[in-house]
Amino acid sequence: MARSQALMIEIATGDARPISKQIVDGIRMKVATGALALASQLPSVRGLAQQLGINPNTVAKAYAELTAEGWLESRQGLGLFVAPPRQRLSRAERDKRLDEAVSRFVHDVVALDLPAGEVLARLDLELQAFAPKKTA
Amino acid sequence: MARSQALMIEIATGDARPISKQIVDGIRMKVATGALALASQLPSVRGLAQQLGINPNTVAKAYAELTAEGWLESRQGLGLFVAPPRQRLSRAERDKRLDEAVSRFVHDVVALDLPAGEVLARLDLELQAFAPKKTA
Amino acid sequence: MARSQALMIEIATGDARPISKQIVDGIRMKVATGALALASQLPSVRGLAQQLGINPNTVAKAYAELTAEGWLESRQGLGLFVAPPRQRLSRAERDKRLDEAVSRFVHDVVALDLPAGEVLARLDLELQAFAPKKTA
Amino acid sequence: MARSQALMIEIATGDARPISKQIVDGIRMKVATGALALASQLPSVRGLAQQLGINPNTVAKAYAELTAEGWLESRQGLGLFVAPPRQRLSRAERDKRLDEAVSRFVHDVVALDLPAGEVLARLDLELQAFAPKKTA
DNA sequence: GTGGTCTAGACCACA
DNA sequence: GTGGTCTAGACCACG
Repeated sequence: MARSQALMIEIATGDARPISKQIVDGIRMKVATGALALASQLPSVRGLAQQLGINPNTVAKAYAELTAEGWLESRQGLGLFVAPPRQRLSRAERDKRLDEAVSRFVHDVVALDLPAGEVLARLDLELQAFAPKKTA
Repeated sequence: MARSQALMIEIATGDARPISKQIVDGIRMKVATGALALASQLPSVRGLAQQLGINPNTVAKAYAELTAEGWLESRQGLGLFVAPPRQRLSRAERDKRLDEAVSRFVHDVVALDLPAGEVLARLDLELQAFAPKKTA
Repeated sequence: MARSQALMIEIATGDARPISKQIVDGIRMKVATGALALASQLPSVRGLAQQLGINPNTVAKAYAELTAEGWLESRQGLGLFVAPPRQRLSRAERDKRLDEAVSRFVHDVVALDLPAGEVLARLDLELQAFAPKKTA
Repeated sequence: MARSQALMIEIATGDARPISKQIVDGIRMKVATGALALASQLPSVRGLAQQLGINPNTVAKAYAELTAEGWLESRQGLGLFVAPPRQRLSRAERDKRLDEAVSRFVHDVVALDLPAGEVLARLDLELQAFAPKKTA
């Protein structure tokens, strides 16, 4: 359980997100859904960079962000591991980020002139797909 | 007719969005909700720039984007006006953009570890605020 | 891969079109006809600006327009690339733009008092030059 | 035949063309198709400006352009009249303008990705509508 | 007066 | 290195 073999993360060249964000999102999702078990080890910076064919600096930056957010923790000389779940952000900080995400989403979507019902249904579907951790 | 006096748009320095995008979002929302009536004139590039304390080129860029998106139309030597609504984008393109917005939102929000119900309720509230256009 | 070496685009000082539009038209035509292959990289903003002897902002503006129109897509920190083809505009919007182009062309050309047959033959010739994309 | 009463020209506010070009196009079309007979008098600058609700300078500019192109001629102290048909432009000048119009049209229309046949059919239709003068 | 274009030079995030 | 944004100031066409 401690050694992760490949960490199936994929970099989509057609994706609008910067590569580092794709890594952050991918790993965070795996941790949140339990696909990456608690205390399992992550691939080394150089290893993941080579596997994905990208610059090691980009991987390092992603790891640093995940560590700062509390999803990962480093153990001296051993590497990076999935951190135990805890309240990573204050309520105020989470509200602020939620506000930003909601505001951005609404602004992006209002330009499309789609019925609100359709948008909500679409979102509901996607959000449900990432809840399993709580029930497991 | 329908001279807009001040166009209450505010630039938030703490906002992560670039200034020009804040203007685009603000005006697009006003047009979409009907707060800016069809055929009403917008403040001049130089006027709005002065009012907001920013460079006229920044306002011009925002206006150009809104014109390209079909929300505004320019009349040479006269100014910019709210254009009649039309469905500019194909269904496929709107679906693509909705997918991107949803994906981004989910990725941003899953990091907050909030209950899906709360997130959906929050979004529902915001989206409903932009329905009045249809009935007006 | 598919690094474009020089991108033979030329700026005609005697051309009535603004410089940025000349660039947009030139690149769009190359993409539409397949002269610029899918996923090939474009010259850098600074590089093309130097090559053409113009300001980098002018190139950036042209690139931004092509990106907004869906011909190009940017990958952060890497550069701009030819995007996969898609049908961005609704049928209604394309009809509207065709109407405008036709109307403008007729108004411009009627002033020349040329036989309609000659004009149509000339246009037919030019339009056929842009069919190869489909077969390639 | 000499006194023109109203000169049914309409300024469309939603038209992308500058007002002066709308006037030039409108009058030129009427002369080319014979709707405005040879030697008939045009409304005065002030009269037409008042009728259209626009700036007299705009009308004067349009009249000046039509006179320079040879469609109208002024008779000292009497006013402007439709000039007798003659070769208003050299062959080289006409070829140059035709090239520009064709180039612009092709560039505008290639962005729409419409079948060449449809575009040509559309153009043929519009061009035929303005040939009657020759046959009359 | 209006918007549109271009130049020049600065600063930022990302790789 | 890459593109993206902003400022500053100039010039143009149109009304």
